[in-house]
Amino acid sequence: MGAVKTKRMPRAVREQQMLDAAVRIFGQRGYMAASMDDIAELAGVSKPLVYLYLNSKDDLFLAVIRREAAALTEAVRTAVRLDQPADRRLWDGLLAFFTHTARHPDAWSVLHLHARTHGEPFAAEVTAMRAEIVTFVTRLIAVAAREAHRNPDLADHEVAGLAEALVGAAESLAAWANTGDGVGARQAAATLMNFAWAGLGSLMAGRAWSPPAP
Amino acid sequence: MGAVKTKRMPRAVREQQMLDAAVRIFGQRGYMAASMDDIAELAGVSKPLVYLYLNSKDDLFLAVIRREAAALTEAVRTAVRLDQPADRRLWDGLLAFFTHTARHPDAWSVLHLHARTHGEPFAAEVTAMRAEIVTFVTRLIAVAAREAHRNPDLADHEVAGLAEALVGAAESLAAWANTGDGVGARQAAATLMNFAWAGLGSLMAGRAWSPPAP
Amino acid sequence: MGAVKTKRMPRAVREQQMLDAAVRIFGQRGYMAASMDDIAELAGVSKPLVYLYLNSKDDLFLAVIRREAAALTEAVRTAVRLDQPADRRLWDGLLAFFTHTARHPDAWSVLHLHARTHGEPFAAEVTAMRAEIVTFVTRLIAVAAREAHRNPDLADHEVAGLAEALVGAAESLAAWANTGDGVGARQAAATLMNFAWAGLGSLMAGRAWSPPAP
Amino acid sequence: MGAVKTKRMPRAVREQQMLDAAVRIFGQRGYMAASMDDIAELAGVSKPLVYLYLNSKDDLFLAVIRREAAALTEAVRTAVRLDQPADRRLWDGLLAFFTHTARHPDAWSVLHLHARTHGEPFAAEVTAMRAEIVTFVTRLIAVAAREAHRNPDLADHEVAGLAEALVGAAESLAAWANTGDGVGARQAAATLMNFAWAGLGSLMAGRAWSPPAP
DNA sequence: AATGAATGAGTTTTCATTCAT
DNA sequence: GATGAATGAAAACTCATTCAT
Repeated sequence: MGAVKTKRMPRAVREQQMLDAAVRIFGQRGYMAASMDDIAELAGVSKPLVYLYLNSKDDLFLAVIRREAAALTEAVRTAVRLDQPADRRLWDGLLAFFTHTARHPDAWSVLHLHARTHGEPFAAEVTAMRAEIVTFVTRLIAVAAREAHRNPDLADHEVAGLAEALVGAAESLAAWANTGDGVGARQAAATLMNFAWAGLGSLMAGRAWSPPAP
Repeated sequence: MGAVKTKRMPRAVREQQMLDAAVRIFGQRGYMAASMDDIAELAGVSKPLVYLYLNSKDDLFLAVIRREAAALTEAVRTAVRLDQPADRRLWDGLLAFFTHTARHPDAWSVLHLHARTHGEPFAAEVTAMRAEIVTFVTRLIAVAAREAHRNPDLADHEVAGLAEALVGAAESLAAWANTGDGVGARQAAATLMNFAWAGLGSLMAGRAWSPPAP
Repeated sequence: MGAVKTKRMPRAVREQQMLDAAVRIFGQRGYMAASMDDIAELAGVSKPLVYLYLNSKDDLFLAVIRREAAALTEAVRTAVRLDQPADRRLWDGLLAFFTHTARHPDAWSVLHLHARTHGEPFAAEVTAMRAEIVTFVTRLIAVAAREAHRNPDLADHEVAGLAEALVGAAESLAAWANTGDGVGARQAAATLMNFAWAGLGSLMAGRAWSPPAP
Repeated sequence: MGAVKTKRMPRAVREQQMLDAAVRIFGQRGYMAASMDDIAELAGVSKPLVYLYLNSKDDLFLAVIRREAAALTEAVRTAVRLDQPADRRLWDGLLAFFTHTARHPDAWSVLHLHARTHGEPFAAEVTAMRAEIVTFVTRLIAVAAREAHRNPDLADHEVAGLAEALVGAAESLAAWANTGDGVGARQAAATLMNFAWAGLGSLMAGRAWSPPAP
C-alpha cells in the first residue's frame, strides 16, 4: 500500500511522500496513536530519514497541518470566482469545501479532529485557518444581503453570528456528508445554502426570536 | 486541586472521585495522552485501586462517557418543562445545553472530541446520545411549526434536516460560547433560536435556494 | 466450582479447604501463575483469611507440597503389606503410586513439575520424598533378589542404579499413564514390573553390557 | 558472567547472545519467573532491542526451545555412526545425550521442565523432539535385537514399550547424572544400556512378570 | 542520500501483601 | 472468625529519538 520503495529521490519528492504517509497515519489513528515507525514504513523510507527531513514528530504533525490547511483553503479560494453573484460564490465555496473534505478524509480528520484535540502549537494553526474562512463567509453574506435585498444596515454581530453558525454546521456536516449513503457534497452544500438564505431572510425581516428574561 | 487524600472511603464514593479525575484528564489530554498514573494521582488514590474498581483504561473511559452523557441529557431534559410552548421549550433546552457544556468543559471535550475520535465501543455511546437529542429537537420543531403557523404539512425530512443542522451547529458553537469574551450560553442559544426560527419560516414559505446545474 | 461459601467454620476445616483450592490452582497453573486472589476465591474465603492461616504464598505452597507428599507416600505405604512376597509388594506399591497420581493429577503436577521447578525451599521437600521412595524400592529389589534367586551378593550400587532408573521411569510414566487412551495405572505398573524383573535378571546373570573405552 | 557489553554487533550475533542469555534465565527460573529485564541485562543489551529482534516473551521462549531442541537432537545424531553395530550406536547416542544435557543443564531444564510445564505452543515443540528420539531408539533396539540374538520376531509394541521406558528413564536420569558426586554421563549411560539389554533379553526369553488379578 | 543498530523513559496492567474494623 | 479498602513494587511491552556508517 505504501509508496513503492524507490531509492535516491530528490529531497522535495521524499518529503512529500513522507507527508502523504503522515496524513494517512495521523488521520486514521490520531497524533498519539500514530507511530513514527508506521509513518516511515508507509512512506517507504527509514526512520532516520524522516527525522533528517522533518526533525521530530511534532514538527511533522505541524507540517502536515500546514500543508493540508493550505490545500483546503486553496481549494475553496480557487473555486470562488469574483465575477459571480454572492450567492453563487457562497455555493461554490461550500461545494468546494465539502468536495475537498470528502476527497481527503484523512486530511480533514487531522484538521478537524486531531489537531484541535492536541493542544497548543497545533490548535492555533487550525484556528487561524478557521478564522480565515469565517471572515470570508461573513463578507460574502454581507455582500449577498446588499445584493439581494438592497438593505445594507445589518448589525455586524448578527452577520457574524450567522457566519459562525454556518461554518460550525458545515464542519459538523462534513462528516455526515461522507457517510456514503447518498448524502454527498452537493446535498450538504444545498442544505447549508438554504439555512444561510433562511437565516439571512429572517435577519433582514427583523423576525428575530427574542429570548425570555433570564 | 486533586481530591484531598482521605483514607478508607466507601467504594461508591471513591469511584466517583476516580471518574471526576478521569473526566479532567481525559478531557484535557485525550484518551491516548491520558495516563492512568495521572488519573490515579489526581483522584488521590493508588493505581491498583483504580484498576480494582474500574478494570482497565478502556472501561474507565467508557464509564466516564456514560456518566457524562447521562448528565448532559439529564440536564437538558430537566430544563424543558412540558407546560411551556414549544419555542420556549427549545430555548430552555438550548440554554441548558450551552450552560452545561460551559460548566463542564472537560466532560464536553470527552464527549464531543475524544470519544468520537476513539473508535468503536466509545463512539457508539456518543452516537446514541446524539441521536436522542436530534430526535428530541426534531419533535420540538415539528410541534413548534404547528403551534406557530398552524401549518402541519411540513415534510418530515425537511424538519429532520433542520434539526440535524441545528444540533451540528450547536455542537460546534459550544466551544465558541466558552471563549470567555462575552459570548456565553445565552447568546449562543439566541443565535441558534434565530437560526431555527428562520429555517422554519423559509421552510414553510417554500423559499428554498436552488443549486445551479452541476 | 469452589467450595460453597459457608461461614464460621472451625479453623482446621477452613485450612483444608484452602489447601484443596491451592492444590488445584498451583497444579494447573504453576507457582508463579497462580494468584492468591484465585486461590482465595476458589476456597470461598477472603484473601486476608488465607494470609491469617497460611502466612504467605511460599508457606502456602510448602504446606501444599508437604500435605500431598505425605498423602502420596502414605498411599504407597498402606498398599504394601509386609506379609506378601517382595515381587507382590513391589507390584502393590507401583499400582498404588500410579493410582494415586492418576486420581490426584493436580497434586502430582505440584510435586513432580512445579515444586521441582521452583527452587530451594520447595525442591528439597520433594527430593526427600523421592529419596524415601528410592530407598524403599532399593530394599524391595534386594529382598526380591534374595528370595527369587537365592543370590545375595549383588553389588549395592548396581541395585541402586536399577532402583534409580525404575523410579525415574515411574515418574515419567505417571503422565503417560494418565493420557486417558486406555493406558491406565495397571498397565503402567505392569510395564515397570517387567523392566524391574528383567533388570534384576540380567544383573544376577552377570550379563551386563560393558561400555567401550572412553 | 554476562556477555561483555560490545556495541553495534550485527543482528545475527546479537540474536544468539540474547538466546544464550534467555536459555540461562529461563532454565534457572522458569518461564514465569524469568523477566525480560534480566534476560536483556544478561545479554548485555537493552530490553527494546530484545523485543525488536524477538518480538515477545512467548516468541523468545519458543525460539529458545527450538534452538535447544535442535542442538540436542543434532548432538545425538552426529554421535551415532552408521558403520557401528547397533549396541554401540545406542551407547554412543545415550552417552551423547547425557553429555549434552550435562554440559547444557539450563537448556535441558528448559526442554524437560519448563517447556512442558507451560502449555500449548511450547509443549508441542518438545513433544515433537521426544517423538523423534523415541522413534530413533525404537529402531536401534529392533536392529540390535536382530543383530545380537538372530531373533527378528519381537512384537513391535513390546519394543516400543522398552523404548518408551528407556527414554523416560533417561529423561529422569539426566538430572541424577549431574549431581556431581561421581555419577556422570558414562555411568548413567551404562545403567541404561544394561536396562536396555536386560529388557531385551527378558523380552526375547518371554520371561514377563504377570500381574495378580485385580 | 540513506540506514542498521541501539536505547531512556514511559505505558498499561498485575500481584503479594497489609491495615482497620 | 472474617473482611472491605488500599498499596509498593515489578512485569511486559512501546515509542520517539540518536549514533555510526
